[in-house]
Amino acid sequence: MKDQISSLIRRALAAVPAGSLPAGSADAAVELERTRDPAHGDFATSIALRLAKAARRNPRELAQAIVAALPASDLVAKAEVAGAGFINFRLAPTAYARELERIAAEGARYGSSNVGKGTRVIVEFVSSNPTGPLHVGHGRHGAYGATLSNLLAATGFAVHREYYVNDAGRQMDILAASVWLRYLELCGEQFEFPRNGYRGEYIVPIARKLVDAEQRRLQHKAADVFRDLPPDAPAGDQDVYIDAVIARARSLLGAADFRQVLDLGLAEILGDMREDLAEFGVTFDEWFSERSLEESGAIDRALERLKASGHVYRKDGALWFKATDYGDEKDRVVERENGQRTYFASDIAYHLHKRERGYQQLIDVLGADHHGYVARVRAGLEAMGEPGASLEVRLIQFVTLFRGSERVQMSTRSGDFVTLRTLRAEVGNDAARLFYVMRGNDQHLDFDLELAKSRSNDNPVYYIQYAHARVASVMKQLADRGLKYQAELARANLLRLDAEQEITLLRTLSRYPEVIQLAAANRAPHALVHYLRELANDFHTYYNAQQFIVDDAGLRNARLMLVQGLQQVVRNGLGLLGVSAPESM
RNA sequence: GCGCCCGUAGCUCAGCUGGAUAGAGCAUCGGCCUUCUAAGCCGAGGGUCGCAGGUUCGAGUCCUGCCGGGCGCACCA
Repeated sequence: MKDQISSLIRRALAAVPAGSLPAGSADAAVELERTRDPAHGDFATSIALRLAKAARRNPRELAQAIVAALPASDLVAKAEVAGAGFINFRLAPTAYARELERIAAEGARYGSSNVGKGTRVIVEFVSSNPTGPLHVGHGRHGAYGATLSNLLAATGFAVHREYYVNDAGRQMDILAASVWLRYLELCGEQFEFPRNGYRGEYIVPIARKLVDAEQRRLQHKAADVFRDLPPDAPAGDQDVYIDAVIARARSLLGAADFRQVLDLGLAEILGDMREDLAEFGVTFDEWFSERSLEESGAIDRALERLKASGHVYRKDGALWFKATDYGDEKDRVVERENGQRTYFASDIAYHLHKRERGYQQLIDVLGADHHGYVARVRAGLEAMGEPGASLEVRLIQFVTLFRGSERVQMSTRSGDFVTLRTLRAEVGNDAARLFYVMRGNDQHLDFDLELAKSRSNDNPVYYIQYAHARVASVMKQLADRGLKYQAELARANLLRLDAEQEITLLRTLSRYPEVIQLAAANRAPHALVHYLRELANDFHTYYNAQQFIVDDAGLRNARLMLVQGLQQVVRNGLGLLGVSAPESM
């Protein structure tokens, strides 16, 4: 609808007498906006104001010339100059009728578009270390990433959803050691558990599986395990200590068995996260292994490309990437003195690999505490000859849980943090999905558990879902009265939908495709939530003001077509958000 | 100290990439169920858009400087 008006303006610009407009202005993007005030019609453009200066003409006069050159269209009832030089468009009733028919015809596809033109985009999100269960912060990442991906797919992008699994490095070794130590405890060994190990309860069931699979085969005496180790904190350094524990575990178990323990822990935790996210409606096309980067030689390739670019040097025995050449604040080590690659090395190799897989656009959804990464990863991409602009990072601010006005304490230190699972169990998937994306991603989120659970009008989840269920109820009521919805009769009577509430609802409904495009382009799922709330409000107002099932068959069917159109749009919108659309509540 | 994000109604937040008189929800106050679900609707009050400059036809939105809050500045992941 908006596109059609825009093209009318473009044609008018082209038709305005030559010489009176600056060259190329007909090609300029026409900024067409929905009006805030209904008195200004449905759409408005400030194009005349923008072009006035270059054209050296009075804005109102220029606007008048553009209006005069507008081609005829049955969509527009009136186009007039207003204010300083705005052009306001009032839609013809048939424009809305046509949109309603479109909703009925397109159904679940209504709102989709092809503005992405099949551009290949990879969205990486959550990517939490596989060392423990997901907590409430990851939930926000999951909901945001999934919804953003849905929006991009709905607007014609070829989306690949990916989870980057950090299955290499020291944290994995700590996990393996932690599982093994819990296993030893189950075998009856007694000792002080390392401060820096993974102390969470979730390790114990994994250790139990190890017992089931191996019985006592991997058991060693606690005295042998801890003999001659440096002191743990607080007397010593907990990092030095845990590294010593890992080294001891490796030497006692041997490389193969240590790896087996590690892989068991990894598989269990990954399986748990995958299940947790799937239940939450968050799925991935690929779980990409960091380990595979090393194994496939991708890191070597990345380092070679860096070296070839000449932005690499050696200092203090380590290999440095000269990130400052690309605007980063300091240079970064890619290969340590001891020959090991840094996390940064695999990170840029990973992003290069994404480009090698053919993705034009790389979207990373990261925690706000990762903002330091952005400059250096982009620098790495550029040094390797890839466009820095292909990387786009969306930072997600933190979540604070509240129970009413009471703040819920979360701590990852002792492992007693609030998991995504417990949150979902308490408030339900629908409320969680919607609450997580209700705010802009760069806004701190106060998540009120009480509000999310409440079955009241304060709760936007129920408010929106209720609109959907209410329509289902109306249709059921219709059947109970022995009546049927007649589409032909409805279409013939659409122009009778001229009550104030009907016009408002039609107007809001017709905005849906624009909302989807805007939300996708701005990476702003919350715009969809706000829209659906407004749409539900328009419907509830209509419901209270008018009777749908009236004796006049023509009017009745037209109204039923309208409310079913609303139901369809609510269902489509909730679908993108990963929230269910119940038939009854 | 440097960098990124945030500051809009009592509270939680929108504000369509610079447009017309700054909007919602909650809370407060006042109304609406013999009628398709009251998990709903209608109405009222509530603002120095953190502060100070600047850019221009026009600034909550862009620039600069302050103030306040959050986060980050490893040969950790």
